[in-house]
Amino acid sequence: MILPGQNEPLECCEEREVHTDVLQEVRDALPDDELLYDLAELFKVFGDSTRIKILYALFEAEMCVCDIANLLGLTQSAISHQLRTLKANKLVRARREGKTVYYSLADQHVRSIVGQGMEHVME
Amino acid sequence: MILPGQNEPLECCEEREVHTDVLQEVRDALPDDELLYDLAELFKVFGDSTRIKILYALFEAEMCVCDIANLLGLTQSAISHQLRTLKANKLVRARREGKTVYYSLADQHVRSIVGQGMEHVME
DNA sequence: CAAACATATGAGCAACTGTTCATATGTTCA
DNA sequence: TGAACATATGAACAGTTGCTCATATGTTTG
Repeated sequence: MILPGQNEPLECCEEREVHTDVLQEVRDALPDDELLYDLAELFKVFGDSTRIKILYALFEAEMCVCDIANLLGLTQSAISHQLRTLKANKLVRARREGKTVYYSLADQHVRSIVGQGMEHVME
Repeated sequence: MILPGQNEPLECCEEREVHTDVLQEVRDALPDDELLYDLAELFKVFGDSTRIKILYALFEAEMCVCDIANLLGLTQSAISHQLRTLKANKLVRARREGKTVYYSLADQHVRSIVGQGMEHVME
């Protein structure tokens, strides 16, 4: 039986013995569907220019909802909705101080993910 | 005039002198709108589970359209459309060999971006 | 407590997205 | 050249998303 190495081209679409075997190998290497789904969900959060702008703003300083709204020229409501999404995905955390709520980056992961993306875009 | 340091909370929503100044600072630090838009567009590409699965498959081996379709249980057409998107964003490149077209990762950037995301998801 | 303020939330709508279906393009081989 | 195959593309439709508007929640202060 022919067993191509890991990095050789797979045999293509007509039905053959080899074909399904190698497909199975790749299938086995794939992470669970659920995990891949979650990963896509995470990137979806970065995939909106308003949210990206919010994150970049928070790279500079902790900010409250109203200031961010001011900064980006959007409604307080719009920003609050987006912050909710960011918070739900643990990219941002909130700290209440009296009436105002200050948002900041949840961790440095966010910076590095965005940074990697930016490198790719700026090439 | 009061000038808070870079990492102090900004003054909030009522109109004050300080307020607009600090907002302006953050505004100046933000990359151009166009660049942020492109960055969001890039992440949008990662933000779909089909495309993520395709990329993960290509982590293992160069593959043709039909095999990927087989692997993921989707139409050849669906996969071709998604590969188009991936290619347009330079995440993937194509190599024709007779009738079949083999797709592979465009560069290692892709791996590291996806990897960073995966780390965040798996926490 | 009531008024003022900052934020959060829900409904609704316009715009966008991923898939399928039908079909076109490109390649090989008899 | 024509048939068979692999891929690409366009149209259309269902599902999703981000914004706005109206309003609710939570906090401070008179």
